[in-house]
Amino acid sequence: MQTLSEENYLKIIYNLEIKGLKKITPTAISEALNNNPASVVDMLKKLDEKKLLEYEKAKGVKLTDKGKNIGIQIVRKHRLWEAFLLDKLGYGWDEVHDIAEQLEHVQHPTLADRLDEFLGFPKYDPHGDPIPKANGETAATYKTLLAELEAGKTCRVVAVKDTSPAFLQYLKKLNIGIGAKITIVEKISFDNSIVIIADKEGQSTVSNIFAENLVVNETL
Amino acid sequence: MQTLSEENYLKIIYNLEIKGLKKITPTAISEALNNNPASVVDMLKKLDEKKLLEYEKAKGVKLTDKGKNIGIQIVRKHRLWEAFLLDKLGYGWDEVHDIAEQLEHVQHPTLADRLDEFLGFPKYDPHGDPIPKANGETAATYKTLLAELEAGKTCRVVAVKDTSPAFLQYLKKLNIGIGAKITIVEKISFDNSIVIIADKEGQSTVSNIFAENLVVNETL
DNA sequence: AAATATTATTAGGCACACCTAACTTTTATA
DNA sequence: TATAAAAGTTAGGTGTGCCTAATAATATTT
Repeated sequence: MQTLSEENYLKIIYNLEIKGLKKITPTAISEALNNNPASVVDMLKKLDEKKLLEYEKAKGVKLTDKGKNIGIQIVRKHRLWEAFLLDKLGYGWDEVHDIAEQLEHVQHPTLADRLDEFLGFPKYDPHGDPIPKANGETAATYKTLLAELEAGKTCRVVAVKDTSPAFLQYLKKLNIGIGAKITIVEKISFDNSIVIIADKEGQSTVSNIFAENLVVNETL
Repeated sequence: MQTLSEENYLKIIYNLEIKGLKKITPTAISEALNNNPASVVDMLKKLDEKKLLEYEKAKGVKLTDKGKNIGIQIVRKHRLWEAFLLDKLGYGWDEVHDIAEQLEHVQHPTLADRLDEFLGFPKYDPHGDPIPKANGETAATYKTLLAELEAGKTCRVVAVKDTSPAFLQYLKKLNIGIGAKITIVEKISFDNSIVIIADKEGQSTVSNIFAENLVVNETL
């Protein structure tokens, strides 16, 4: 059994591994957890002893199978609860994260599975991230970013990379959500801004930073 | 803001007050929380300083309005989550308590109200206890116990006093749940055992301890 | 390569919530 | 009422997870 804190570390480290970070360092973890690198080192020692991860200065941090499984299950629970909050309780996609952050730690052998069933076995959470299956299988994350498409292309929003309220609220303001259709009108070479047309909204100009955080599927 | 532990103290003390304990002592609290009286005294001092309760050796513990409100809100969340687990996720009434014990501490300004709405504003939880309204109003708890009825009377189960899995599983075995109809066939004067007929089950004999923990409404 | 940043780690502390053991007060009983 | 039992309290200590400050090790520049 893990403490709440341990669970958070395993989840964050799992997320960093998924993100493709070649080397996971105490500093990277402390930034994700918003705490002090010294605290991270303390915890890494403890988790290493518990055989949930391996930590060597050279290679950085690597989850063991056991640690990774726990991380996946937390992510699974997080995303299922997010889906619940959006589908059943009517929360906006910018509101669900913080609540799910708490709900993900509720412990019970069958709770996640029952919730999964109740929700109709959703494949993706409200941010478009894949919900791991009970056995730990996780669908591949979509990879194309709005910033990578050329002018003239059309796509559908499938996920967001940044899930901060600031970004999500901005998206809400622009009437852009999962499934929204976006056409790229023009790319401004000066600063890589992009002029887009979103289905519900008219024409907008968004920054490169914005476009780097919107995950899309090109519509052929 | 309160810590998880503080919330648990306020909830337990509120429950003891509702139960009608004239004097709430550290020992009573420690028994309910399954911890050490010395720990309770530590916490009582802290909660007193925070103006969430008043503690004087003579009078025992008394929640302030602020403390009581927090207690009620935790109880509200607990019972709403129990209703959710039973109605929506299909858990048995002996299973919901432990999960709700965790869910009740999830913090969000509108979560309880949204859950309440989603569940159709239930008045009672799966154990028959009243769910406090958002404003703190709480319906009176049913008071008649099976043990108090005379032979020949018929009643309906409205709640359980003891919510331990042991008791709830026993009830399940006897096919007795909220709403079950029970007729008292005979009262054994030797040890106050009661011979009953429950609607789904045939005749059973139950102990006085059992009968003291089943809350009923007499059917006239 | 030397100097300078950056990053990692250790040491020492703190708050929280618990514990045991000793002591004091209250309550019950002989 | 004196004595024994129970309950309440204090003192001192523990583990968890965090912190700051100091030091050590790595990277990055110049």
